[in-house]
Amino acid sequence: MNTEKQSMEGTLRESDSRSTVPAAVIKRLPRYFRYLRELIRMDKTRVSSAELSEMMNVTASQIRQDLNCFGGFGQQGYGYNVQYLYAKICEILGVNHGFRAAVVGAGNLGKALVRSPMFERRGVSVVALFDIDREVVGTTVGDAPVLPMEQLEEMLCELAVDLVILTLPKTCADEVASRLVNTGLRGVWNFTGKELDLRHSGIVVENVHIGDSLMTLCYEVARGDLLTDEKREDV
Amino acid sequence: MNTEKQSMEGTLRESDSRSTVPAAVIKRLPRYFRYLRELIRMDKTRVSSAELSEMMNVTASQIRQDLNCFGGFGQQGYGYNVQYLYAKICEILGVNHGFRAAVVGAGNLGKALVRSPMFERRGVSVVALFDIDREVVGTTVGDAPVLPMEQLEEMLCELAVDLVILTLPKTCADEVASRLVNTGLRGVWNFTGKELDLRHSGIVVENVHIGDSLMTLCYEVARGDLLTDEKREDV
DNA sequence: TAGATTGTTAATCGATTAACAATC
DNA sequence: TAGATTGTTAATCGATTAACAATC
Repeated sequence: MNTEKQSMEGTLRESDSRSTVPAAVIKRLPRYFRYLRELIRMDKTRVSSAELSEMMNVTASQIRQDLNCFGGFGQQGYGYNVQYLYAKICEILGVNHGFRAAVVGAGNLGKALVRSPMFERRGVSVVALFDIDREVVGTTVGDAPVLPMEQLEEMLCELAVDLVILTLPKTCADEVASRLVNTGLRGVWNFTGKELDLRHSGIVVENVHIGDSLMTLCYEVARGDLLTDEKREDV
Repeated sequence: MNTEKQSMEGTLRESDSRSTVPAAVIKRLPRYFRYLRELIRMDKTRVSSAELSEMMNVTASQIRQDLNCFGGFGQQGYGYNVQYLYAKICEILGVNHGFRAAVVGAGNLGKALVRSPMFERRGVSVVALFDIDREVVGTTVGDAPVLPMEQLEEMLCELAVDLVILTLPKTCADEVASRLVNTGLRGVWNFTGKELDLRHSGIVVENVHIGDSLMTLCYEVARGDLLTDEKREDV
C-alpha cells in the first residue's frame, strides 16, 4: 500500500484530468472527507468501497468511480488505505493550503462560525473580523481581533487575506462586495442572501442560502401530510 | 391570467404527479421562491421564462420544464403572473403551512437563526429555545423563551412543535435525537454535523453541513492556482 | 495459488436542452 | 389577426449503476 508507484499515479492522473472532473463528484468530496475523518477517529487503517458505501448510503460503484477521477488511490484485493485516501482528498480539496480568512460582520453568525472547529479542521486560519459596531471593535473572537470597517481594504491587504466570509445583512452586500476587489482576495463565502458574482474580478464566490435547506425540510414534511391524505382518499 | 381553469389545472396536476417530481427540480424550487420575492419587491406583475432565465442564469427551457412538473402556471403569449406563480411555489414548498419550530441549543448559531427574518418569511414560527446553561434559561430570543433542557420532551408536546432545529455540539446529537421521537415532531433541521436518520420514527431530517460549502470554496480557489500553474507550464 | 476488491467499460437511467406546435 | 411565449415532445448530454477482467 501507498507505494511510490501508486503515489505517482495518483498525482499524475489528478493533474491530467483536473478540468474534466464532473461537478457532481466535486460536490461529494467533502462528504468523503467527513467520513474518512470518522474512520481515522475509529483507528481504521483500511476500508473497502463496499464498507464505505454501507456507511455512507451510496453505491460502492459510485465510490470507486468517484475516486478514480483522480487516479488509482486503492489496491485490488485490499481496498483503500484510510490515511492515504484522506491525505489525497485533502490535497484535492485544498485543505491545508494554509488559506487566511477574515469575517465581515461580527454578529451572532460570524461569531458562531469563528468559534466552531470548522476552520481549523480545514487548515483555514481566521485572522480578523470586521464590524461597524464600536462596541465590539477592539474585542476578540477566538484568537482574532475585531477591527473597524473603515480599515477593511487596508487590513485585507496587510493581513494577506485569501478568503472573506460575509455575515452581514443583505442590504450591505453590494456595497461591501465592491470594496473587496483589488485587495488580493481570492474567495468569498457569502451568507448575506444576496447572490454575488465577482468572476469579473477573478474572485470565486460561494453563495450560501441556509433558508433553502429549511424550505426543503418544510417541503418534505408537508409532502408527508399530502401523501397520507392521498392514501386515505385512495382507499 | 389566473383564470379558474388554469388554477384548476395547476392543482390537479400537482396532485397527480406529486411523487414523480424529480429531486433536481425540488432542489431548485427555493431559488425560484427567492427570485420571485425579488420580482414582487420590484413590483413586476409578469415575467417570461426568458426574463427569469437571464436573472437566474439558467436556461428558459429548464424553467418551463421545472414549472410544468406541477401544472400549467403560465399562459402562452403572456408568460407567468408573478404573484400567482409565487403563491403556487409557496403552496408546493409548504410555506405558510404554519409550522411551529423550536431551537435546541441557544448558542450563537441558534440565536443567529432565530433573529434572522428567515423563519417569518417562510411562515414558520419559533415558539421556544432549549439550553442547559442556566445563565440563558429564562431569557428570550426574539419573542421566544429559552427553556431548560429537562423540559424538552414535555414542552415539545405541549407547544405542538413540528420542527426542531438542532444547534448543539456533535457530541450531544445522538442523545438529544433519541429524546425527540414520540413528541409529535415531524422534522429536524440538523446543524450538529453528525448525520442523523430518524426515518424509522417517521421524522424527516435535513442534515446541514456548512463546512462542506467552505471546502467547495477552498477547492475552487486552490484549483484556480493549479490552472494558472498549468498554463504557465504549458506555454 | 485462491480470494478479494479495485479499475474500467458498457448499459441504464435521469436530467437538460432544443425545437416547435399549440394557444393566448 | 399577428406576435409572443408557453407546454410538450424529441434529442442530447451527463451521471449512476452493473458487470467483470485485471491484479494485488
